[in-house]
Amino acid sequence: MLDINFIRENQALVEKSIREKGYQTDLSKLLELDQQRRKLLQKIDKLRQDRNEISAQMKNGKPDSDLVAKAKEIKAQLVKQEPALDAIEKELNDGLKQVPNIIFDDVPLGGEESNLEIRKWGELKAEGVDHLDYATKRNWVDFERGAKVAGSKFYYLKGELALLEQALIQYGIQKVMDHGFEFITVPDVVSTRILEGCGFNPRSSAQSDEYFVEGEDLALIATAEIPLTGYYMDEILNEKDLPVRFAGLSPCFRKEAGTYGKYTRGLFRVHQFNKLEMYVFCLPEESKKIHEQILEIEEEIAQDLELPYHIVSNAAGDLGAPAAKKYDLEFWSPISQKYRELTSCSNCTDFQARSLNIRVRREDGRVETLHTLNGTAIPLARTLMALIENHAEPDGKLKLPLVLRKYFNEENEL
RNA sequence: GGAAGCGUGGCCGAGUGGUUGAAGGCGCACGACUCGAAAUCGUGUAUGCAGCAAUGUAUCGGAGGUUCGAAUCCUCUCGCUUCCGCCA
Repeated sequence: MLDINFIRENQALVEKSIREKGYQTDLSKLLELDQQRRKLLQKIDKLRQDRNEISAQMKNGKPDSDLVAKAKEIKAQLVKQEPALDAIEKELNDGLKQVPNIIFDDVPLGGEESNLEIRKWGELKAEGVDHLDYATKRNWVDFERGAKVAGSKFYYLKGELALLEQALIQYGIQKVMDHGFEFITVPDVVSTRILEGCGFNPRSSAQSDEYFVEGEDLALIATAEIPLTGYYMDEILNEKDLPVRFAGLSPCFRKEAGTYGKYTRGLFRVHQFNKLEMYVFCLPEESKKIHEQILEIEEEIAQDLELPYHIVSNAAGDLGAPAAKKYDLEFWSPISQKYRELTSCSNCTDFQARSLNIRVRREDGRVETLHTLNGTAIPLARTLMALIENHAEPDGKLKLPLVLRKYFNEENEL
C-alpha cells in the first residue's frame, strides 16, 4: 500500500496512476478520513495524557476519591472515542488497500496494446509446431487424465518432457546462483495477510485468482513471489545486508478466473505449473538499477535456451496494483506468428514492503521502508511450450539447446 | 488430534498492579587508553502514530475484560517446545 502522507502530498500523481491503471478509488474520501483520524487522535491523546497524570498522583497506594472520580470521567470519554477512532482507522486502511502503486514516468500510458517494444533478439521462424499436438503425440503430456483427476487445465508431464522440466530447473538454479541469488524453497501455502500484503485479491473478491484452503486462513500460492515477500514480514534489515536476492522454486496455482477469450491452449495457461522466481529486497535508490539487472538475467536465459524474444515495457493499464514498472519478455511463437509472454519482472518499489512492514535500518540509524522486485527466472510449463514450438521438427525430434545437453548425456535432441 | 509448559527489546534474561519503555548481561556503535590490537573504562543503542517543534501517546505474541492505574490479574486466541496418539 501507499503511505497516506505520500498520498496527501502527491495527490495528482496518485490520481494519475489510479486512472491509468484503470482503478476507481476515490482519494478525497481517504484524505477526509485521514483528517478525521488525526483530529480524533489528538483529542484522545490529550485525554490519555490527563488520565496518566491523574494516575501518577495516586501511585502511593492512597486513592483520592476526587481524583478517582475525575479519572472515571476521563475514562468514560475514552470508552466513547476510542471505538470511533478504530472504526475510522479500519475504513482508512481498507481504502488504502484500494490504491495501486504509482507508475514511473517512463511507463507507457494506455492498455496492453500500448506496450512498448524495447528490443528484440533472435531470428523469428516462419513455421513451428503446435506444442500440444506434438507433445500429446509423443506421449509427453496427458491433459485428459489430468482433467479426469483434477479438472480441466490440470495435466501430467511424462517421459522426456518431464525429465526436460527437471533439466530446466537444474539449469535455472545454477544460472541464478551464478548471478548471486540464494536458492530457497518456500511454503506452497500462505496466510491471507501475506497474500493481501503482496497486493493480491482477498478471498472475498470475485476476481481472486487464488485457491483457498477451506476452514483455514490459507491460500495456495500463485507464485513463489508471495512467500518470498513474506519472508521478512515485520522485520527491519540492516543496510549492509542489502540487497538480498532469493530464487524460489515452487508450484503455482491459479484459477485463471476471468481469462475467457485469452489464449489458453495446452501448457500456456494452466491451473498448476512450476516456476523458478527471482526476488530482491533492496535499498530504494537501487531498485531501478536492479530491475534492469533482473531483466538482463531473463534475457540471458532466453538466449541460452535459443528462444527468439522481444522485451516490452508494459503500459500502465497492463500493470498490477503493486508494480511501478514492469517488463515482459515475450518469446516468439512461430505457430501463431506472434510473441507470447514467457517471463516478466516488476519493480514494486515500497508498495508490498509497506503492507508487510519490511524495513531497512540505514547506516545513520534512520529506518525506512525498503523496495522489492520480482522476476521470473523460468516458468516451466511455458518454457517447455516455447522450446517445442521453436526447436521441434513437426514429425521429428526436439533439438536441445546447448545448455541443456549435459543433462541428457550430451544428446542434442530428444 | 490429546496433555503440559512457555511466549518481555538484535539476542539472553529480570520483573510484590503504581517514577517499568521496561533491571542486568551479551551484541553493536562511538569515544578514551594503545605504535596498533586484545583487555579495560565511559557514553549511546526499540518501533508506530500525532505535532513545525518542545513534547505527547501507544506498544512486553494477538484480541477482549477487571482497575483511577496492567508486562504483572481474568477470558479467548495464535505461535513455539515437550510428551502421547496417528502417519510419510
